[in-house]
Amino acid sequence: MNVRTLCLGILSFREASGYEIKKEIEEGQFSHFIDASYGSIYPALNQLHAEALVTARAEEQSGRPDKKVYAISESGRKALSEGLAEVAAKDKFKSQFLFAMLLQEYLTDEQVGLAIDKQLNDLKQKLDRMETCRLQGAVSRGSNFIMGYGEAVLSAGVKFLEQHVCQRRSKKTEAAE
Amino acid sequence: MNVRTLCLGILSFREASGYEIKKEIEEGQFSHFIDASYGSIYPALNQLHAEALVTARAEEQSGRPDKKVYAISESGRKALSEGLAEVAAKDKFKSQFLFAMLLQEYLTDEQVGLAIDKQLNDLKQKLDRMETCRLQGAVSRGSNFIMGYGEAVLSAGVKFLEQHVCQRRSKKTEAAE
DNA sequence: TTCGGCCTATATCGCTTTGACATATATCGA
DNA sequence: TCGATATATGTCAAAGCGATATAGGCCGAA
Repeated sequence: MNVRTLCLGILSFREASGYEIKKEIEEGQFSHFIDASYGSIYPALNQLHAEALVTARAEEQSGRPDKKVYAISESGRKALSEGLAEVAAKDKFKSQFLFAMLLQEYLTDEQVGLAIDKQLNDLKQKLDRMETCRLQGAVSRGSNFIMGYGEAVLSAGVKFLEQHVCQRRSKKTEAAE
Repeated sequence: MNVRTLCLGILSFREASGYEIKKEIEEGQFSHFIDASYGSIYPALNQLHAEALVTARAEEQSGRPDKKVYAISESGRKALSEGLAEVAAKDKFKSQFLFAMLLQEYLTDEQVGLAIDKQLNDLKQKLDRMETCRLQGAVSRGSNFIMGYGEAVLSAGVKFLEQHVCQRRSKKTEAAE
């Protein structure tokens, strides 16, 4: 799946500018399982517009540059539908944290502790963001599903790390005695 | 973290060729949380060699092209250590599956069912691979940690999906009555 | 009151990485 | 014997990332 399809997916919910699409990817529903940068979003929108899969409308704003609001077209919905029907690629997961943990012999005990704390924080932040999304409406069948899945997976990570932190603490106390 | 550091990390366990590094990334311990293609591995190894962070040795083989076996050098270990000490970037997770689930209104019930089945299969495959890794030795402190983490997270995903499949089935039965 | 920092908003650009392809040989089952 | 799979290295176009540029508004602190 490419950024073009991603944009179509977001625009299928509501019309939006490139900036708003980026926000949706960073903070909204899509933030839980997708990433994309301005460097790919703006070119994608231009391309989609050229292919007439979206319509564009310039919204004048006092001072600021014009806001280009994009909306999905009928052919855009068709393209999205086709994109979704394809067999999905496997999930991709990249974790520098786990890489560092596997090679923890190169780190001090303190560094390992800090890394785990940071990871715990990151996971909890993601859970919070999900909770926020849930409270701010958006309760379609699909959003319920992805929230449930995300919560299950993230909570499992938090639980594992918290148990581990406890173990480390008690070991440290033992060593001190 | 870039592919160069990744290669150093793998070579810190044992010397290996580019091909073997790719296998480690696909099937070995590193497969659980990292991805990289030949297109980035081979150039990375050349670069590392030019910087003397790894040493290279050509192993002749009948028929096949020479195998270039790389080993990490002292300065390589230092570079790895420095790379690991940096504050890690947040985990990146991309899921076409969840994207499709959020937009499931564009799909038929059957397509949704198939997508969930495929996801369940993918998760179970990953769990299997982890089990295989565990059985094939490699029981350092780090590998125990990442296996535990991975198992916790993947199992949570499997559990959620299996519950969901049950719900879907009973709903279908209801509808049929 | 003005200065720094942050928000809105679009866009480009160098660099990294992907994913597909090219090349070559061995091995193994149908 | 033919196709598939495995070993092995590598290239290349295209996609995408991350940083940076530009520019005005808004808001709180010095």
